[in-house]
Amino acid sequence: MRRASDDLVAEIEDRIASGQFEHNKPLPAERELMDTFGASRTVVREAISTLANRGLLESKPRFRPVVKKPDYGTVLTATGSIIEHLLGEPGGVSDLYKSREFIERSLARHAALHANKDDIADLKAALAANYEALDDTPRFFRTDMQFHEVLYQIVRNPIFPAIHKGYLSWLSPSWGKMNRSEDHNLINYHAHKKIYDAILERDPAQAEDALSEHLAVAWEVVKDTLENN
Amino acid sequence: MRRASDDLVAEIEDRIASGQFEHNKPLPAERELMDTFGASRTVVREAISTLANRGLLESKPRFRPVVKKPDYGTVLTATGSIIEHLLGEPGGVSDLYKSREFIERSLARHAALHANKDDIADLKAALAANYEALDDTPRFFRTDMQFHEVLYQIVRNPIFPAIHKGYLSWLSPSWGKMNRSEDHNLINYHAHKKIYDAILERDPAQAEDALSEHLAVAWEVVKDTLENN
DNA sequence: CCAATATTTTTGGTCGGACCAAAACACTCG
DNA sequence: CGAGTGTTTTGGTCCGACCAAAAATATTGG
Repeated sequence: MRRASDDLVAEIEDRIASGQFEHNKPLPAERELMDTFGASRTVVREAISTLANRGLLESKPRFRPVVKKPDYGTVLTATGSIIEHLLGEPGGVSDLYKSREFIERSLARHAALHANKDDIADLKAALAANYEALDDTPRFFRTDMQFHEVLYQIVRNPIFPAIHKGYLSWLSPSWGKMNRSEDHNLINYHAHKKIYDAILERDPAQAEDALSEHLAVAWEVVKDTLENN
Repeated sequence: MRRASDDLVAEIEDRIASGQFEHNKPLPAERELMDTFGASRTVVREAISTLANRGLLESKPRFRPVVKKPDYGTVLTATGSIIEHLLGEPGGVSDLYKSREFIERSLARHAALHANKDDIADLKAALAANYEALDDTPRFFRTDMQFHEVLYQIVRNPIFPAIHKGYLSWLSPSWGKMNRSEDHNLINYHAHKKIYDAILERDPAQAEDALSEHLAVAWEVVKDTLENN
């Protein structure tokens, strides 16, 4: 059997895809939609709710829902709530962190083998930003993330930066609780430098090892924090 | 501002987490929920819809929604519809396929370095199943997938098998359209054997290369199929 | 006494109308 | 032209109703 709202969902999806409902512009009013689609307000609202949950609409209460053409970033916001559940389960954070370690290790290897001049320049700039922020922990945190992000960009596949954003939003709550200091910043800076050097020298094994150790050290800190909470 | 249904969503989530609403059992009737939570049916239904979209409830029309404790598999089903949109865009299938190639290459490397006796036995069994199915293309397709799945299991992180399931459900529609033959089966079987041999010999570079070539060859076929449709 | 079937009750899906408060809009007036 | 004010539109919520399908119950036949 089929729900009436499913049909509406499909039709609205089409209009979004075809551009009749423009990206970043508000959807027509509910009462207007029920008119143009010949549906009751119940089904219109249900359809809107579904599309919002799928990430095709961004709906703040009392405001017109805004049309969003999906990208890989949308995928993450849509899954966010589920992932948060999983992180609450025993081993949840560990599994996610380990998967990140696995991915980034491969990214480092890939970078050492395939990074071009621009990529190296980006890495260098990110590293310099790290150095600049050594004595400003919150700012260092941001530049830290940016260094890693460059690694995700080097593969030139929009999926990977999205994955990075996911790791950030899901794992940083755990990091937030852990104590950060200028000492840690320095350790991380040196770790980044080691990774950068290895990529510069086109040494994939070294790049992988350096990154692996970098994240392993960080994990110990995160783990301790988790256990004491 | 806050929606009334958001509160209900949170309360129902709690009851699912606490086990008051048991896993795989149907939710109480809507009219009962509005009673126990003191909410209107509108709000109750909206909450149910939201939870269903998040994957915490599995709702077939006209049936009581069934409670589902989320796992990494539910993440994928929740994102399915968005991904399908993205696959429709130019380069969508390619990006996803390339990401798979990237991941599996790393998995092969990892397997060569860390597979234990059981893992190797699993690979061997999967390979044997390939061989058995050489003259039965649909069956070969299934055993093909299973061989790859073993690679995703070797990392012992529940996230990876879930990723594999995702690739299967999103990419196999593309494969479905491509012509498969016993010749292809044989090529794939030999590719698998090469990967297996490399893992057996603990040669990560060889394993990575073998897998890379395997998927690259397959990609050519998929790409041609896409372009002619 | 049990299984297959007919019947009643419950329940999800949909509709229409209503009300409120907040947002969007129109319109002053300085 | 911009700030302040009044009006209309619109999203959120509630209510009551109806239908058809599912679930529960009663009934019947062996």
